[in-house]
Amino acid sequence: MTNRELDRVDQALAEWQTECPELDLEAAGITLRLVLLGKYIEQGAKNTFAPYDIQPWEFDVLATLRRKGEPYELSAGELARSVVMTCSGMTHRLDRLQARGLVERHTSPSDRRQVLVRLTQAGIELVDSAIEQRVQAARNIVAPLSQDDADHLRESLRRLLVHLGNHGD
Amino acid sequence: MTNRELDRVDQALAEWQTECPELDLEAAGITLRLVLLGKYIEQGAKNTFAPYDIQPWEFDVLATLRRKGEPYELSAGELARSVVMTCSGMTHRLDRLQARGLVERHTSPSDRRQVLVRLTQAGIELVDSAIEQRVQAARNIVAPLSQDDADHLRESLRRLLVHLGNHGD
DNA sequence: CATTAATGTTTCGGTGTCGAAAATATTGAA
DNA sequence: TTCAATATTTTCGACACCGAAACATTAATG
Repeated sequence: MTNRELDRVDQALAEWQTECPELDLEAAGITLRLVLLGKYIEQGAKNTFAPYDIQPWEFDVLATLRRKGEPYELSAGELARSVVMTCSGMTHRLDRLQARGLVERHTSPSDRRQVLVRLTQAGIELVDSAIEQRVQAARNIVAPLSQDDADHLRESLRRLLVHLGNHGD
Repeated sequence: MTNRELDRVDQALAEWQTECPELDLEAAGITLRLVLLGKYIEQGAKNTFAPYDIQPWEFDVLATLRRKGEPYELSAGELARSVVMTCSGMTHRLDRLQARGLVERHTSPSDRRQVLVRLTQAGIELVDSAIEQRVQAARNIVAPLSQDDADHLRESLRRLLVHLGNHGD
């Protein structure tokens, strides 16, 4: 076996193990790392986007609209669900994006409760200029894994996500 | 091969692919899932701890002290680094934990700049009563994976964390 | 049709975090 | 010894998010 290097989670779990030897921490070793990696990746995104003068949360919204294709439009609620947050939170995000001229708000003609959010030209250009850095940052993070390990990892994560999406959400 | 079920990341990436066919999204498929899983797991923790009347952030601090063993004590700065946050954020957490009688603050006799944080009896009892649920929740999340897949996943996550810990952070 | 229920968005109050500056204590160097 | 540099925590002023209530619109029911 490869001589594995220990990370901070190994250290934490080893301490737990000496305090509470009866605990089974195998699964916890996975969930703790998932949470930690999520945090690090988001933190890294902040640095990645800094040169483009946008926050990760701004990119998330713009990118969600961008990938839908013409006319780059979605309702506020769909947008909120897409990025996994509440509608009220999305209202504030849209306020700020609108103030920066990156999106426009229109009330839907077919259902006047909905507000449709559309990317402006400036929004399209911003997200298109940042997306390449985004995927490059992802490649750097995954770099230490072999192609096989990366594929295996992706499949396991997908399975966890599917399971969580069905039994919890 | 197993007939894999698609998750929301697959859907998002498929949309990107049709809009920007030249993008290589293999790595992004991993980082996006890591961030998403991190969020879901933290959200789940909120529900897990609700019956014990504590927040995930409260548990994190108490558990960090608890696993150190007697005398369940650490400086505020060490505590902040352990849970990956700023000192100022930790100050506020400690204020609230102290108000609930779960920790005590003492200034260190050897270096009066440091404040040592110690678990109270109530704090010990609270964390000990919640930890079992915590690890059980982790087992539920990891349940859809075989033992082999879980081991493989854990090792890949460890490797990413080690790499990130050295080259970033 | 009215009236009630359901849906979509915003407002409001509260919580949790960060970053920079302040306050205090320690260490090092002249 | 004294003064400057460093280290630790706290204070202060943002910012971002959530949850519940309010508001506006649409759908369903009798």
